Amino acid sequence: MTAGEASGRGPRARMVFSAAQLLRRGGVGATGMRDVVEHARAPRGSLQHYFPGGKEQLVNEAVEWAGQYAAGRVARFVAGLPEPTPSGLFAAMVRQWTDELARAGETSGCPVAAAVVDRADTSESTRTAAAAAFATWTGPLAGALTDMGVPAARAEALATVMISAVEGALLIARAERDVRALTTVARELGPLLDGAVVRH
Amino acid sequence: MTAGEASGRGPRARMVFSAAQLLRRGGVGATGMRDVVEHARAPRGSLQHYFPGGKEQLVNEAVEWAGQYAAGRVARFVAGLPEPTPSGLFAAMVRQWTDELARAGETSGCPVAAAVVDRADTSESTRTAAAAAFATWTGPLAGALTDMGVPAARAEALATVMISAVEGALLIARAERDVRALTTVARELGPLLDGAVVRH
DNA sequence: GGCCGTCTATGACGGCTGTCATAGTAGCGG
DNA sequence: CCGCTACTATGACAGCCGTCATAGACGGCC
Repeated sequence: MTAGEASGRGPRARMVFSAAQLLRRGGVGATGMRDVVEHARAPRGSLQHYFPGGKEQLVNEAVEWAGQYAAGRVARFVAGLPEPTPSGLFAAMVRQWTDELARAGETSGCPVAAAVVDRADTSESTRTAAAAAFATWTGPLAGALTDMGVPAARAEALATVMISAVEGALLIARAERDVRALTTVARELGPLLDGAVVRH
Repeated sequence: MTAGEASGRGPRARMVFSAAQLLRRGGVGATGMRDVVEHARAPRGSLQHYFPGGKEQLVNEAVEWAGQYAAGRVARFVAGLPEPTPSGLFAAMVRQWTDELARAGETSGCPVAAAVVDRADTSESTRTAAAAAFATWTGPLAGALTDMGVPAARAEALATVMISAVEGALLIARAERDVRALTTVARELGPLLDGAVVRH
């Protein structure tokens, strides 16, 4: 989700990407349409052309993009694991945030969380988009767990636990400007996750 | 955190309470000063009198209030438990949210989370206030765990896990407008929490 | 009565917001 | 050259925001 992913794509995709990026910082309220255009280095006139639904549509697509991004990372994390264990996968998910937090001043959060906090009660479509984003994230995550030997019945529940813990710990970590909460949940939840694996 | 807690106190306290209430709905951006005044049924002129620091001060105090409120609930939850176990305490914390979600349309979130999402990168004082709120919540929670037999070394870590899980699951629950994520983390984390108790 | 500190009332100001109306350009098939 | 579509440019608009300036009310205390 760092810079560099924006180049090469068209203006439309860049705007969605930039919107997601800015949502992570100050939420929906602090993310102006003009800011998105400038961040994406896109023409302002393209806004009403590509997003006739206005800010709501842009936010929704940014949330959708974030969900797909998170889902895609799951497979990459599994591939990068020396041996595929649930605790290892969870640690990798957490490490993505601790690494970003370790880089100077970077304390951005999750765009989906921002959308929920700012718009869940206001925009039904945004609320739905956020729910869909969580679902597209949970799917591959639960799939990875079952591949590691977690019974299908528990895999989805544990995937929800993993996402909840990461999102919540990220909130605390941003407030404290410290990775403590993130590393804590990774350490404490590891045994629980690995304990769900059934040997065969 | 429901209605009724506002009456009897002075206008100043009512405004802080109302600010926290409104923060839960739409975050900082959607919470206007005029909205707070109206919700608190307080005179508008009192704003610049009681909160010369402006909106930032009001938000910070609302966050601080929320932290103290959450801390106070911990003791009440423990007192209401038939037998004091970590899983029982966690279930009680979760139930507060599921109950509220079950009531029609109520999908408000946590004011501290809202402050973090919207202001963590903007206002240093608000970020600090949020970190303090989490700390005043974690303290009594860890204390309750040690009283139940959890070693002091792990109690604080598990308290962080509990808060992270609740905050994250609440995010998902608001998006889905369903208690699923909340009940899931309560069920899955119960054994882990109780397993930390050492018999004597 | 005169003074003062505490609190309230109200209108105004500049700035920013999302959105829209309108016009313009580029490229391409005919 | 025309016409059409896709895209861009730009200025304006109404509305809301947080903040401030100014003035008034109320009550106690010398």
